[in-house]
Amino acid sequence: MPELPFTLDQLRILKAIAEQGSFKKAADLLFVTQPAVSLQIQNLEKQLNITIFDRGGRKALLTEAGQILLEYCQRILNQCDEACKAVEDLNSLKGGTLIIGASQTTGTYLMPRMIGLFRQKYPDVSVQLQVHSTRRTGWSVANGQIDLAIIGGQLPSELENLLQIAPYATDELALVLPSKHRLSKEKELAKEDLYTLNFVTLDSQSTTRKVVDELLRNSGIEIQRLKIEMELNSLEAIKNAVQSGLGAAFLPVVSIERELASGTIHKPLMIDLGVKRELKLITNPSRYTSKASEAFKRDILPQFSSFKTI
Amino acid sequence: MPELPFTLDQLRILKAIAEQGSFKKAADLLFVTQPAVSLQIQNLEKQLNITIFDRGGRKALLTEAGQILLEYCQRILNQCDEACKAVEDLNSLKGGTLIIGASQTTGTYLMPRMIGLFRQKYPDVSVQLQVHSTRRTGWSVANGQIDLAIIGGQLPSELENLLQIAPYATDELALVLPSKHRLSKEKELAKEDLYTLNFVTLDSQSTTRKVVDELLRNSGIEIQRLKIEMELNSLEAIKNAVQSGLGAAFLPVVSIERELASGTIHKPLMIDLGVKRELKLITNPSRYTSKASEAFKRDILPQFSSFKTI
DNA sequence: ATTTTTGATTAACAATTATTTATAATTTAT
DNA sequence: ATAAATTATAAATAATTGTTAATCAAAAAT
Repeated sequence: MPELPFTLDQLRILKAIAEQGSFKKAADLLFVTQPAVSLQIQNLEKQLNITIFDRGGRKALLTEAGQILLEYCQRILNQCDEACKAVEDLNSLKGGTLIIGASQTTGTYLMPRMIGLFRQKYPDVSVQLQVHSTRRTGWSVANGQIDLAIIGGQLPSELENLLQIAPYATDELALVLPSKHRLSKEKELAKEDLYTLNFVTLDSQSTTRKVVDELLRNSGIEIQRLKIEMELNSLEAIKNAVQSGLGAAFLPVVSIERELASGTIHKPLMIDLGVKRELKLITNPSRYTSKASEAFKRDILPQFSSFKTI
Repeated sequence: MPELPFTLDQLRILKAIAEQGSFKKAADLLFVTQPAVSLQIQNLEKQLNITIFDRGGRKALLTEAGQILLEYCQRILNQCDEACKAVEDLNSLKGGTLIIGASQTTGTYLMPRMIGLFRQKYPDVSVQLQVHSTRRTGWSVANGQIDLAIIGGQLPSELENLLQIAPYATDELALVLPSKHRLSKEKELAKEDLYTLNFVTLDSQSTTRKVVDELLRNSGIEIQRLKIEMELNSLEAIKNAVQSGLGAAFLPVVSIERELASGTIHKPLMIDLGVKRELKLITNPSRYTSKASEAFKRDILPQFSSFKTI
């Protein structure tokens, strides 16, 4: 290896001698014997072809070359200390960045609360939330651009082997009605009742809509028999439409928590309807897991998986 | 020794891998085997308790911690390179400072020419000239505040053992006359002629004057018989007085070179007058000799000692 | 002035650490 | 699937570094 003309230990010794004014005291400070100090300085002087200290007098004094070297030495050692601190901060979660991926719905309604909790616990870790399609999110995790993600959809099969996919929570898609809808008075609805309703749905292009349709089909609902009153392009718009009495909708429970609590939207009981999908936590097992990512999985995810929503 | 969490070699390896994107290529670049690189990075990761590279993929990619560390790493290695360069410059006399001591006369008339020559040869070495009494100059050399000095006077005896004192040149104190003085026509003067002259001398307080008197006494001149016309406080003032025809004077030859050449001052031959003193080069043998100081002694002093003046 | 003490160097030895060689495990490319 | 390439691991060797002990030099104290 094309050798460097000095080592950090040598610089540390140099600094100690300069501060203490003596080889002996420097040795004591560094908990080594005094010959070790002498030897290292001799090596340093040999390697750099300079004299660093004028010894002999009662004090070890720096030569001009020594003074010049000391200045660099101090800068270098300071940088080293800073580097250590930065790494320690990273380890103790006093720094660093956590990048989380999510789908539209989780990203809008669930992740903000999780991230809020996380940042409350680790205020020095900055968090980025990237809301993308399941597909793109999956690739981002594979590439390491995202530390972890929660997805609902199906990943491309190539990714299924590459990624660690863990069931995380159950996403319930709830039928909701305007509060003053005639059926809101009923104690429980049956599947057949659905066909009497007018629906407000997501844009038929959207992937989420496709997932919703798929889930409904799997629950034994003939979607072509459902009457679509309106197609909108955001959950918020749909919520507003429902609240205005324009029709019924299937919405993730998390997205309407506030409205259910305040009674502006009604969620009737439907015993025989299990419109659910598994939400999965995906991570990349072949990649380094940051401390922040570990902390998120350990401290934040469990609290929300008990929700069993979205 | 309270250990540092990393070595410069480890940082160098880290940087090489980051640049090359591969452990293997980094190993080739550094002329070591690949396991050496692997092990060093493993040690580094262990010591800092972080993962630095995501390996396994086609490329060794930096983790977040790795990126942070790399930044410090680059700064540190840059400082190291700079330190090396600074030291090399010092060795090759492309930097550094030379501090020279001198007495009033040498400092005024001789050293400026020497220093001019030195700086012509080593333009990047800055030179300081400190003009002080012999006594103070001697102590400065002893302390290492001055690299070398040329003195004419006698050093305090305590210093004579401490310092290296080498005869350097002979200082001739010449009798000079106004060019149109009656005695300027004579081919050669005798001691007795001196008592017919009016002298312009240095202030009787000054140490230099005392040295001059001492030298004259040693040459067998009865100074109390010399007529003192005027006492001035600088050699330049005396020179001007002589040129103006106000009287004769004893002056160091170097201080009147220009005037002798242009004929505005006359220096008569005096066979039996040997008003000389040894100029000595003093250095501190127990102290480190800088490259600049070596170069000055080697390259500059010899040229001027042939002058046999001052 | 001589002794005592303190600090620095030198040399031999012990211990640690790094490097190499050889090999295995993975991964990418053909 | 096989070949080529990259990284990891293990054992042996080489190199470095620190320690102790002995020596030397200088300063302080008697």
